[in-house]
This record gives sequence, structure tokens and C-alpha cells, in this order.
Amino acid sequence: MPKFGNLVSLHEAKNWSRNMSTVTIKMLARELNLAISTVSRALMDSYEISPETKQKVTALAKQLNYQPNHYASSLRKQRSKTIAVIIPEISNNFFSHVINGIEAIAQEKNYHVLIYFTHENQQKEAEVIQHLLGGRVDGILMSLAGTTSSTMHLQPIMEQGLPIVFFDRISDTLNAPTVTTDDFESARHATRHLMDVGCRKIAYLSISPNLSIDCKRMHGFNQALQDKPGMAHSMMIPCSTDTNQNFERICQVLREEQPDGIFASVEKLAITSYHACAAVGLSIPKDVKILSFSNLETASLLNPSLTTIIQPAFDMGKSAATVLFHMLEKRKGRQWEQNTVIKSNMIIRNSTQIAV
Amino acid sequence: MPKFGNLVSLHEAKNWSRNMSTVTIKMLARELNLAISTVSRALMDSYEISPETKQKVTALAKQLNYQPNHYASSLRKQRSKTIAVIIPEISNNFFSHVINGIEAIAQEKNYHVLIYFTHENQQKEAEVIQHLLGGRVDGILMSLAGTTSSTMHLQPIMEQGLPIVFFDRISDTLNAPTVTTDDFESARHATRHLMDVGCRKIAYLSISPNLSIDCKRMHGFNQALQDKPGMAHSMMIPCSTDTNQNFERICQVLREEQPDGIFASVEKLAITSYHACAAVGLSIPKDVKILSFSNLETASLLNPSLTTIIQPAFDMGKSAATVLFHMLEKRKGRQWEQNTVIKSNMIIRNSTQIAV
DNA sequence: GCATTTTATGCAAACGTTTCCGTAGAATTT
DNA sequence: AAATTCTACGGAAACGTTTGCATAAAATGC
Repeated sequence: MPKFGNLVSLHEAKNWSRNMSTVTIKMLARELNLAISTVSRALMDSYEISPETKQKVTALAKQLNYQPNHYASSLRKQRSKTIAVIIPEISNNFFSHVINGIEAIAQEKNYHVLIYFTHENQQKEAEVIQHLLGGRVDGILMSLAGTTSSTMHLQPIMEQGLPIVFFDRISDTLNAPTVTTDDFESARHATRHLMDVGCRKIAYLSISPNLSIDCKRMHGFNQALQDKPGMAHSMMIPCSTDTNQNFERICQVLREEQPDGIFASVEKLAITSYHACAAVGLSIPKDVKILSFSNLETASLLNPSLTTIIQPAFDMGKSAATVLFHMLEKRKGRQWEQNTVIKSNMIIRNSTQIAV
Repeated sequence: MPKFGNLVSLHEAKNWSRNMSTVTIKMLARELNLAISTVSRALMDSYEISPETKQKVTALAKQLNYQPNHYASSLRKQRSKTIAVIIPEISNNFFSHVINGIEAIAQEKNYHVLIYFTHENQQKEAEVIQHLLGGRVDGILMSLAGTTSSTMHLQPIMEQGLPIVFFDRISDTLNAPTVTTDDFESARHATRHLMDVGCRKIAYLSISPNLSIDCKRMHGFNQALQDKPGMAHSMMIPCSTDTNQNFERICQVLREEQPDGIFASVEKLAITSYHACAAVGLSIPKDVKILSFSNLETASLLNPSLTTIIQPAFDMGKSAATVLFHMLEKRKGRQWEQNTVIKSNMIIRNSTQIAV
């Protein structure tokens, strides 16, 4: 039973909104002399509310700029309309494009995106996972950290049945959907290209042996070498996330081993290689040819332009998100053990040009 | 009064956790024969709980892998430990570095980050803002969309007192803290440099006249021209977010107006300019010199290497987040009308080299 | 040895929704 | 005209926490 006439209490409500306090369903209900449940139903356009009531409710809601409390709603519904994206880092063209794809789908579905960086650190990865176990998100999209050697910390997610999709850097031991590129095949193809343009001693720059992508690319690389007998044995150069250290390492290799080709497993290593070549005084592509997995937009503007294997990052993000939403929508069928593979695309540029 | 002996009900709880249901404070309480409030206090290490009880509670919580429900907690505390970052897009080196900085601080403070892209669209911006009004986040970090002409949609945020900090693309009309670079001064300085290396007809590529950064840079550009009499009048080339359209526009300008210098207000326009020069058959820096505000990591590897005004993106992100957390921590003092300015840094490279 | 404080805990009310269930009155059926 | 089904709404319980208040028992003060 409301005490105030409409004018008075409307004014009061307005004042509240103008100060700190935010307007709730309860206020709308009191204002309109309706039950809370009725207002709630009216706002969600329930069929059991008369058109007139709906009209009154929505009008007042609009007037007072009512905004539903997401936390109350999530708590009650046990669904947050939020997903988490867990990636190693953002200053990497690949991941920023993936996020773009993810967001495109999330926005379409009216979902919200929480973002977490592991900084290639397994410990941090475990902490994030641990927190998400509390029902914070409805699902997870994730690419593993470079230092992640065991997937023990992901086990609770599987047990709890929290939907998760891995992309790019996946885990073989976990039974979850994945979205990847044809790393093995494209690496093999790219290596063949290097040999075709005359390379006989190719160094493979590895980013982390823990990573699925690195393993598969390395495998494709080795396969290509085996396929063509008479090639020099493969050179595996272990690199890390420390750019300075990588630089020193690559310079040393260039000087001591004198490879005539470099296969960079990730973009960052290609860039470091460019700097290393400049430092050592080697000319690309004359002395050494370089190619890399990369999503660098300026690849064609580099000096020399860089031959790249471009991963369909944006589409991978969209695809991973789409799979996740399938899981969210049809909770019944648990047969989501699909592994989506999207082909990468090699673009040959001057860094692997046959010397003239 | 619990019905089960410890062993039995422990087993039961374990089973729950293994299936869907997640373990709550209530279960811990029943299990340990304690009140809910006691468990809650024990978990938050309240001084009024005995060490033995705390020990028992934390032990069981750990054993059952208890994780607090963030939504319940946020609802009750009216604080979400979450901030929102609203940016135009992510496929832009500047913004990805800013996010990195923001995340660094957020992680330190144990806050969570929701990310939203406006895609340079004011409408989308308004929708995001509208949603955040519902108490979803404790604070907002934001950079305005290129099409945002009015800031009406931000008014409710100010009225509600929701802490917000603008960075880079700020609003003058709103009374909120900002973090920017010295756009005017660095643009003026860069323009002087262009004139120093011989440019007499410089085209300024504008990204959007709605944007504070664009205005200030343009202003600095014009000021430099005025400071040095005898220069050709300034050429303002309005560009947009449509890369193809920009490309056509720049090609046309290069052909018809034949400028000998280009000042790109943002990175994207510099890259398009490189392509345009190649298309028109002009040589950089011989025919036309180019410089740009840019955070491109590969600027030094371009052909020719690009003279850039580097914004301290990472530090800007950290700084903006730091200011926001100040606001969050000391809700009383409302004197946060500070405007932080961090200096940009110009690195001269070959794209503005004096022709030989 | 009684009065008072302290210590450690329990009870219950919030936080803002959603939803199950119940029910007047109107509309419909028989 | 009585019995049934709708229609439109209200009451209240839940979601999982946190927190103000109350209170037994223990410790302290005189």
C-alpha cells in the first residue's frame, strides 16, 4: 500500500536516481502500486501481463532510466550472460584479431566478455581458472600459456562441466572442443617453399615445446625435410618470451651456424630475426631467407616484405565463440568433441625471394 | 542440526561437486556444524573467529575446492571488483597496449576487466553505457568513438557518480579525469620537423573532427605552420574508418595536389599512405615524406622506416587505471578533476629523411 | 564471588532479481 | 446456472553472500 500520491513519490524516486541510489524493480512496483513480480514479468514481456500494465511499467522504467541489476539477475538465474577469454597476451596481432572475432559473436548474442591475460604463466593461468570456477562465467574461451606443461589445473573445469573451447594453443589431453589451423600442413608447405627457393640449411625458431602449435609446426617442418632427401639436418633453435635473449641467440646462430633460411614459428621471432640479421650484417633474402607464421598487417611494407603464413585469426575467434554458444544453448547433448580446423594461408613475399 | 555423520555427508558433498552443483558456504556450514555466518567470517579471516574454527573451515573449503560465488557477493556488497574498458576497437596497437597497462594494474588490485568495443559507433557506445548503469561495474575506463559527436549519453554516468576516467580520446564537456598525451605540442614539434627536412606543402590526414586527439593534433599542426611564415597553407584531408575510401582519397590527393609531406593523425592512415604512394608511384621520402602518430612495433623495419610519434600507450593505460582506483578507494573526496598528460616521443626515421 | 567485559558464535535480514504457487474475478463451457 | 477454464496479478521463497544484532560461555575486573 503506497503512502504517497504519484507526484510526490515520483519526485522522490527521481531524486534518488539523481543522487547515488539506483532505481530498482521494487521502486517501480511501489510507484505503480503493483507487486514486484508483476513488474518483473512486465519488463520481461511475459504473456500473463496485460498490455496496459506492461505499457505503464515500461513507460515508468524508461522515465526513471531503470537498469536491471546484473548481479541480482545472474545470481537468481544462475546464468551470467558472460564469457571469459583467457589468452597469453594482447600485444600480439593474432590474439587481438581473435578477440575481435569473439566479440563480434558475443555482441550478437548479447553476451559480455571478461578478459584475462596469463602472460604466458601457468601459475597465473591456474589462478584465473580457479576464480572462474565460482560460476562467474557461463563459458570459457582459452589459449594456453607457453609455460603450461600440465593441464591439471584445468581438470576441475571439465569435472564441473563448465563449457570451454580451446583455440590455437590447445590441449590434447583434455576432452574439449578446439579451433585450430592446419599447423602441420601449412608448416610443411612453407618449409617446402623455403627449399624450393634454394634453402639448404634452415633454422626453425621454436617458441615453446609445451605448445601444441609449436609441436605441430615443428613436426610439419621436419616432415618436409624428410620428404626431400639430401637436405641438411634440421636445426632447432629454442627461443623464449624474452626478446633480448632471443635476439642474442639468433645472432649467435646466424654467425656460427650460418643458416640460409629461417622458419619463425611465431611473428615475434620473425621480427627479432630481422633485427638480428641487421645486427650481424646479413641481407634478407640474399644471405638468409625468412618466413613466419604471422598476422602482421604491415608484412607487405617491411624491408624486405615478409613471407607470412597468415592464420585466419578473426574467423578462428568467431568460430570458437560459435562453438561455445552451441554448448551453452544445448546443454543436453554433450557430443561437442568437435575439432574445427581452419586453413592458414601463405603469402609469398620478398623475404623468401630467389636471390638475383 | 545436521543429520549425517561427517563421513557420509562429506561424501555427499564431494559427489555434488563432481557433478554439476557447486559447493557453497551453506554446505560448508552444514558439514562443519557451524552457522553460515561463522563460515563466511572464517573465510574472510575475521578477527572474531577462533583460530581453530578458521583452520577447520579453510581446510574443508580447500578440500572441496570451494569457490565463492561472485554474483552473490557483488550483490550483497554492492561492489563488483570489476571495471569496464570501453574502446573503439582492438586491432590497433595503441589500444592493445593501453589494455595491457590497464590489466597490469587491475591484476595487481585483484580486479576483473570487462571489455567492450564500440567499433567507432556512438550508438553502440550509448548501449554499453546504458547497460553499465545497472551497477555492473565499479568504474569505467573509456576512449570515445570516432562518430561520437554528443556526450549526452554519458550524462547519466556523471549524475549517478559512477567513477569514470577518459584516456586519449576524451571529452571536454564532461567533468571527469583524463589521461592524454601532449597532442598539441608533439604535433607542432613533428610538423616543424617536416618543415625542417624541406616540406613546403604538407597534408594533414584527419581521422575524425569529433575526436579530441584529432583536433589537438590538427591545431598543433596549424600552429607550426603559422609560426613559420611563407609556408603553403595547410591541407586538411578528412578521412574515415573506411580504409578503401581513405586509400582512394589519399591517392587522389597525391596525384592532384602533390603534397611533399604527409602528417598522418593515426597509424592506420600512415599505412594507407604507404600503400597509396606505392600505387601512385611516389617514392618515400624522396617525393613525399611521411610521419605519423603510431605505436607500430615494426616502424623501424618498414620500407622506408617510418618516423613516428610514439604515444606511451602502456603507461597511459596504467595511469588511467591508477586514477580510477584512486577514485574507487577514496569515494569521499570528489576532487578528481585531474588531467594527466604524458609526453609522446618522436623517433625520426627514414620516411622523413632529407633526400640525397 | 558477583558484575562486567570479552570471545566466539548463531540468527536473520538484507542485496535485486526470478519464479513457483496461489487466487480473485472474468470468461467460457456444459 | 453451475462448473470449469482463463486472465492477470500478488505473495513469498529462492539464488549465495555479507553483516547488524543478539547471546551463551569464558575471562576479567572489583
